Amino acid sequence: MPALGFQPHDHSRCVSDALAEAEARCARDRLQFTPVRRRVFEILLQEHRALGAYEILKTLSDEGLGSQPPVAYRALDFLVKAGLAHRIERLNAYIACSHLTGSHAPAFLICRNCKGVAETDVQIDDWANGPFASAPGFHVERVALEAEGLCAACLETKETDGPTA
Amino acid sequence: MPALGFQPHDHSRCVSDALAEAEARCARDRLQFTPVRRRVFEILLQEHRALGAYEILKTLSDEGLGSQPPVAYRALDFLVKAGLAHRIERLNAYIACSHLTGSHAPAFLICRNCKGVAETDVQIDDWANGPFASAPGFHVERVALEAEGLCAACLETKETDGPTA
DNA sequence: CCGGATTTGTTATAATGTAACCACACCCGG
DNA sequence: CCGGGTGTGGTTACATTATAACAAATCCGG
Repeated sequence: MPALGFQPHDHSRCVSDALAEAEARCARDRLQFTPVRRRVFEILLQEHRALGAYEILKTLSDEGLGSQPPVAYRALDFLVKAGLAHRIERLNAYIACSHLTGSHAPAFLICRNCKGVAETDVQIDDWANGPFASAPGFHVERVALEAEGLCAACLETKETDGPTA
Repeated sequence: MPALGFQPHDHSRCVSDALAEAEARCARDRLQFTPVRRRVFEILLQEHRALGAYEILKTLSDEGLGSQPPVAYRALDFLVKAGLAHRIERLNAYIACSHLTGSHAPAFLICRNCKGVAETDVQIDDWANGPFASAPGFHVERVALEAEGLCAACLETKETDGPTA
């Protein structure tokens, strides 16, 4: 499975950078970056793709860090709330945030063939004043923007296949 | 549960209109608008809110139209593919399309308090040139845009509560 | 009315997610 | 030191959502 951001990059570097940033951010915000939470974040970073809670749980279990679903879900909830990871609604899966610096408005590109996920931040003004302008009175707190399609690599190898086949 | 589009409207009218439009569309596209599919669509229209597959299945079961999950899921898949309904990823639920005329680019406003869902079409014709311009080569086929927050009514009655509690 | 394609019925099970309760560690004020 | 409050983790048990697989019925063009 290719995954990644559909682009080559220095992987070992982005893992260590993200860990350092997470440490710093949790220290600043008085959040406890406990072993379980740290390990879950590491797993997400290392795999660099969307992982189901039970996939993560399997790894935790193999390492003796917890064997029951709540352990994984609690750690994931923490990471999501802390802005360190995102939940991909379309896949019921989780992925490490790919740009910890700055604020949030994540958008995801999901390849339906290789299941790879790329995160690309959008400018909040783009949609806050656009799509939802016609809903006066509604107070938007969070937005999920997820596009499904084919990544460049899969387009080449499967371009004869239909979209929703 | 208020639900609806957070706005008053002529409900009996929108149900019958949508049914007629669905009939016409299926006839045109040579799709079989079978009793189960029609009934599921009716249920979605009548409730006018996001319904889980098992909620729908319960109604079908009460009416002797099928009692096992695949019956509901298949009908829902049909409706979604036909553009008659949408799946709300965030809620694992389904809702009738609220504007059958014209093409698609649905966006949803989900009230986290009353669970109401409003659909509001987005005008973006070419997603690749909008939020996803930074992902060259990716071929977008479908986009889910879901905003979570508080509707106007719930804002008034719960304005002291925090966002993610 | 034949024959392929589609739709439906059914069984069984997989995958995802939560409620509730207890134990532990830590901090902090008394 | 002690005792309560808070946050975290471990565990049991269960709820919810979804699909695979296969057989039977139905539809529809030719």
